[in-house]
Amino acid sequence: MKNRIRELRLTREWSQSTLADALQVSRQTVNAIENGRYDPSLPLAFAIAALFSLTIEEIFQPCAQGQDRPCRTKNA
Amino acid sequence: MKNRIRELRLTREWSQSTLADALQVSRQTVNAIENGRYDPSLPLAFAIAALFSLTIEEIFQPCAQGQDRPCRTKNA
DNA sequence: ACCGAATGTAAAGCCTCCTTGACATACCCA
DNA sequence: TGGGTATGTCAAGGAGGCTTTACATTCGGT
Repeated sequence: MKNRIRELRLTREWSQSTLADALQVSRQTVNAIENGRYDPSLPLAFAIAALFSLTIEEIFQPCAQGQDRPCRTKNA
Repeated sequence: MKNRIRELRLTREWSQSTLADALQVSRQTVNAIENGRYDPSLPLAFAIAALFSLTIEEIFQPCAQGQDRPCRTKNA
C-alpha cells in the first residue's frame, strides 16, 4: 500500500511528531507508515484523511501486481 | 466503524461465503466484519470497495462520539 | 423427518498494528 | 563544542486482523 503522507506532511511543514500528535498516535507509527513498514488500521486511515481533508483513496493506493510500485506484500 | 457490507451483499443476493471467496478471505472474516466484531485491514477495505465499485467512504463510516451509532470502540 | 445451505460463534495460532523506551545519526545554531 | 530538533530503527509487549477447524442453530425444500 503506497501513500502520500510524507508529501502531505512536508507541504504543511509538520514534523513526524507534530503529525503523530494530531493523529493521536506515536511518532514511530507515523514513521513506520511513511516508510511503508506497515499499513495503518482503517480507523487511523480515516483520521489521516480527515486531517488532510482528503479521501482515503486520494492518500492511499493499493499496489496492483506488475506495476513499478514498491510494496511490502502482494496487493497491499 | 460502521459499514454497509451486509446491505450491499444482500442486494446482490450473495451469501457470506460467496463474498468471502470474491474477497479471498474466510467466511468468518466476512461475518465478523458485518457484525462489527472488528474492522477490516486497509487493503481488505480497498478490496471490498473495488468489488462493490464504491469508495471506502461510501461503505465505511467512522463513529463520532455522541452519535447514536453502535460502535465497539471509541471513534473506531 | 431428513438434508443441505446459510449464518453465528468459539478456540488456537500466526502475523500485523501500535505502544513505550531507548539508542544512533544528522543537522542547525549559539 | 555542545544543545536541541528531526529522523530512523530496534526490542518487547498488548491489542487486533485473519486463518483453520469445529459445532450449533435456523430455514427451505423434498
